[in-house]
Amino acid sequence: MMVEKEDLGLSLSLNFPEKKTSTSTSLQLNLMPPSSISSPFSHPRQQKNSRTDSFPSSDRSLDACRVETRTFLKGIDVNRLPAAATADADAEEEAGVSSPNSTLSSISGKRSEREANVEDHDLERASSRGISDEEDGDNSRKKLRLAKDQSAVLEESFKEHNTLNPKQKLALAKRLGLKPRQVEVWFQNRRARTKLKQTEVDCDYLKRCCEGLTEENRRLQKEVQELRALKLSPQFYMQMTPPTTLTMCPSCERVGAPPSSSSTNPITTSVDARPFAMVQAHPRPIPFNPWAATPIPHRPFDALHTRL
DNA sequence: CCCGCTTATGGGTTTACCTCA
DNA sequence: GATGAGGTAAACCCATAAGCG
Repeated sequence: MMVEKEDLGLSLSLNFPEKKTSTSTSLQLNLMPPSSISSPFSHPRQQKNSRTDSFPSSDRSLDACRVETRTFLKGIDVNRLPAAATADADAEEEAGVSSPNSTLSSISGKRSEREANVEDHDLERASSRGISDEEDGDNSRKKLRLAKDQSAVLEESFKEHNTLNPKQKLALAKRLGLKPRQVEVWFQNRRARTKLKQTEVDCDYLKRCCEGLTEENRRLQKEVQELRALKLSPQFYMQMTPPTTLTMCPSCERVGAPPSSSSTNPITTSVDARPFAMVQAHPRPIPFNPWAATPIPHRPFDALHTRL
């Protein structure tokens, strides 16, 4: 299964996240590869004010991280880990910007940065809300197609950081001859596209999970049926070697003793032990596991994880 | 004409900061 | 001076409109 995951381009960890995120405890899967847990990307909003912050643990960062960890979409490495290069780039770009840490106090630092940005923002808003030089009051929404090289540059920039601070935005806009607002919009749409594609991939993967689990469930139910039938003929049962697939209980994760041992029958580790009156003399009783009796596996993803 | 992709817009939400009681 | 409430601005996401090939 791990191979398939790799093929999918997902290194999905199906462990239940230990983070306190309320949403992650329900159906939420931890679809992030281990490497992305320490993704240098922080949530955009947090980047806004402190791009050099250590990684936030906010719930919302999950989305961002998920989006950012996808390096396989359409062969576009949109989320290449910026690593040192990006950090350097950031540092370089931030050098000229008032940094929260470089000013007298954190408050004044943020404020000064913000005020500096306000000018940019006013400028960009004024210049990008349809009041372009070319349009001259014409309210018609001109749709322009970005040139290939423009798209390429934006794409490159997106690889490094999928959000832009105002300085970066301005610089990029200047470099490409676009309005800052256009750059901003492009990044927004780009993030949306990435997210959409990721959703599709996630969906595909979950579908496969579901199919696998359905199959697994069917197989196990069949086994249970067979075992229950065997229960009715004990003498028959005594001569039989236990099914190898039932040597481990996915719930308690105990592995049964090897089949050679006559006193410890692994069947009881995963199948409802109640029907097996004859094995009640088990030297080490194993807790009753309701999992096997339910149509839906108790820990589907763990089971899948160990199996596939 | 329809379709899919891209660009653009507007509304809602979140966050940080400011002012004031 | 500290604190909480309310206001504001900025950035984001999302849904959707519209242009274009």
